[in-house]
Amino acid sequence: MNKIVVKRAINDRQKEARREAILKGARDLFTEAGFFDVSMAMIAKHSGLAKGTVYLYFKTKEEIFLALSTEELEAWLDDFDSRLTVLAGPIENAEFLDILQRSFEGRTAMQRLLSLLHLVLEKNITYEEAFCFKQNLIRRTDFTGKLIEKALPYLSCGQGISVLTLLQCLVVGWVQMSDHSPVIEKVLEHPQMAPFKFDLQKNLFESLSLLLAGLKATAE
Amino acid sequence: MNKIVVKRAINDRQKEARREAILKGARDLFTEAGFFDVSMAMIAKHSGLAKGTVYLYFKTKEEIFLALSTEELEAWLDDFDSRLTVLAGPIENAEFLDILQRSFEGRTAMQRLLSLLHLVLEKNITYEEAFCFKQNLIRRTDFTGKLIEKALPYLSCGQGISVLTLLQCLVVGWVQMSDHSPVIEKVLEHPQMAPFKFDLQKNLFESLSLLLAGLKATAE
Amino acid sequence: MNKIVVKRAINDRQKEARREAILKGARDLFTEAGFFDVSMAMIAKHSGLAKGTVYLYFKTKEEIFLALSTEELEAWLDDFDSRLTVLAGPIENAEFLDILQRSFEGRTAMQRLLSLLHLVLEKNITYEEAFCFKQNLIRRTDFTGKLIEKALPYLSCGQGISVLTLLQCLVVGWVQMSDHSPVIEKVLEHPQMAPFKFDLQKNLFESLSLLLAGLKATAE
Amino acid sequence: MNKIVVKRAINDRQKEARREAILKGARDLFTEAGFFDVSMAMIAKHSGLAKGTVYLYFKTKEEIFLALSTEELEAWLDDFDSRLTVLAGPIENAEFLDILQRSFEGRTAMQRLLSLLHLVLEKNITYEEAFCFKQNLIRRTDFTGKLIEKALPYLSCGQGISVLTLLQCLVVGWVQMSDHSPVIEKVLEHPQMAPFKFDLQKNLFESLSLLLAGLKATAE
DNA sequence: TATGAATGAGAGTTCATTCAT
DNA sequence: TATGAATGAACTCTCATTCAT
Repeated sequence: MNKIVVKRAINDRQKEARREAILKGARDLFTEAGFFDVSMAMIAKHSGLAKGTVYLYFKTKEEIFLALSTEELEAWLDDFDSRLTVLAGPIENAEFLDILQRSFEGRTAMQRLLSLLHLVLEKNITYEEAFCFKQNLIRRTDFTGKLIEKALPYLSCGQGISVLTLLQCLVVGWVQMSDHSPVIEKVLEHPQMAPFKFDLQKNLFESLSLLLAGLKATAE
Repeated sequence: MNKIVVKRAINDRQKEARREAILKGARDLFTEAGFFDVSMAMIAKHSGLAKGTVYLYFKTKEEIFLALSTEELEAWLDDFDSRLTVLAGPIENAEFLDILQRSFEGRTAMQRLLSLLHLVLEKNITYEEAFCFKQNLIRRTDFTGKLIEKALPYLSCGQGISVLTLLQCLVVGWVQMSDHSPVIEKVLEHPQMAPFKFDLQKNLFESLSLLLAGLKATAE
Repeated sequence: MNKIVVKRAINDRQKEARREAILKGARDLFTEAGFFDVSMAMIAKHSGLAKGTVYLYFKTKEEIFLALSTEELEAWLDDFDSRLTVLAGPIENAEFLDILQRSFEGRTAMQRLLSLLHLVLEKNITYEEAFCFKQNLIRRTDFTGKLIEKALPYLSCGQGISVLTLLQCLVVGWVQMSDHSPVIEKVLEHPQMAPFKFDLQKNLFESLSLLLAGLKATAE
Repeated sequence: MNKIVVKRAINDRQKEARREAILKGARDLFTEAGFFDVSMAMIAKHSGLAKGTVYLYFKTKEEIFLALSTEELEAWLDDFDSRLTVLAGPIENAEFLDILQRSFEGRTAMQRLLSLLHLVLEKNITYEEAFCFKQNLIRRTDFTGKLIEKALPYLSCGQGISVLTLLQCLVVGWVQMSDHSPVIEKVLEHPQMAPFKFDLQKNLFESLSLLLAGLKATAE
């Protein structure tokens, strides 16, 4: 459980801090336990707040999840963008993967959130919320897509965003395939279960490497 | 709602039939509505049985899901295996994809079940159930992996099963990314949302095509 | 808290009995505490059942209230009807009031429910429920109205139902004006508060007596 | 939403003005939506004040309701009294009803508050509040009762206040019976529901007319 | 074997009231 | 005096699972 810093969030900075505190609490829980196993009561307790207080900052559980996803995704995109922006010119697939991998380091929460995003977006969400979220995402990925196209010259126009979409698909797939409950973890200790013991980062980047190799081969 | 044939299932054949009736009812529902929105009451009603009766055949909702997934996966593997077995010799990627695509036709349930499998495996499942399920799966995929390696000669030993795993990852990712609730569907009607309108089969096989191209290119 | 008689209500008779048990529990509580201060949890506890069980028999709290009101109203109408039916011919106002008063004896619950009916009908009720309830009520009161017209010959056609409506109005008004919480009861102990100490039955029938006298005088 | 005039109410006049602002805001809301559907947050917003500020002037929601009822009742009684005071001598029932009806014009809020008064008095109210309210009411109605007795000479001593009580009863009853939520309104659109479509003013004064006719007939 | 009534913990959410600022 | 953030008990309702019949 987190300690609350101020008793009352009076000014906007403090309110933003409280909002962040709730998101932080939620991030820990979502990362550990997935969306469906986390209750508003848990989020409140984890933030050191009362249940009602959480509702002052977020209308629904889904809104928390979406805000968190937005935050995490944008932070990653910012990071990734800046890594691509500093490049002098085109790079090889290997270097691109290396840059991507470094931008993924320490972003477990983002990856888990992304992997659950589509299941959550199905639920208890208004048209406006969904629209805003998606529109915002499109704007951001559009820009990053362009940077990718500059970095990987064999990509044709519009394929940058396709690479991002493929990445998203692989994250969803691999996170879910490597995420294990204690029971499953125990099952996988058996040597014969080796083929099911996935290392998220390794598999993710290996398969992305193949995809890029495929894209390059196809382009030629 | 399905009709029940016999009042009481006395012998093993009748019991097996009842089991199948439940799975059939559950398949329709899981395919339409996903795991979390389907209740045991719905499954029971859809099978023409009482709730308690369902629990005579399956200890938990997860067990139903697992049994169903096993069934669907095996049916698909049977189909796919036989398509690969009849091959005279090695084939091109394109032909392989074509075979795969044909084996996927009409298997919506399998794809949706597979996409939720890992989320369900996290929950309410015993060590034994998980172990059996996984062990069974390993045995099956091992065999199919070998067939794939024969079909695609550029694959080295053990890469056949990797192809299957990659396929699984892509199915999980793309199914979830293309599945939309009515609200989201409405949002996606906007022209600007085009980049989020995914065609499951198209995307799935295009990305698999790239992966195979990548594998081939890497092998050479 | 009431004792439950059977563990499980299997056949329709037992189910009806359980339904009645819930209504009985609810009646006690509604009579004591009014609609808004009674929770589903209280109703369940008072019936010796679990919360969820109550929801097997009634979809909402309002449905309980409506079922109860229907039951109580019909029981009273049955009673009142039969008292009017046995009359040989027209009667005086005084006798009519006497008959009415006797039919009201021991029907505290009915009077309290009736007095809250309109406030409850405002809430959480579907068009169908409201329609059925009202339609049923119209049918019943129509019949009773006719009996009243026979008993009180100075009434013109259609005025029988008006008498019932006036009665309803007086019940709503007087019940609410005579119903007191402990605090108010204490206040009314002061001698100077005498004008606010209402005796429900006395006031109700005195004012109805005046109304009938007025109707008769107007008719002549 | 109302505009606030001064930032801080320092002297008593300003405080009284603030109190009035709250009551004004509350009146609109209670009249539109009834007691139970109005929240303190709504009252505060409607008065252009903060929630906490409202609590500086009124300890509970019930206290607001009571203060408002007092105000509205007194305003009406003032009006009604002055209409009776200017009379040269005794009048007929019809004229009395006419005077009453004119004093009721534009007093929707008073009628709705009165109709909910007894339900609210049951709740969350202290002995002192209840005592003051009732004592004040007795003093006022005593006077008005006397005026009524002068206007209607067939009334014996003490019956003036009875007429007021009967009026109160009818207001409670008819307001609640004519007040309908949108759903109920829809139900009542059916032609067969005509007997439940009440016109508040019409019914109220017709039944009061009967009561007075009854009183007169009884007196003779 | 089959039933489905019963359970009860737990979900998300609201709101009158308090109190730190 | 004024604020509005914070509270937390209370609400209605759901549903996987149990178990008396």
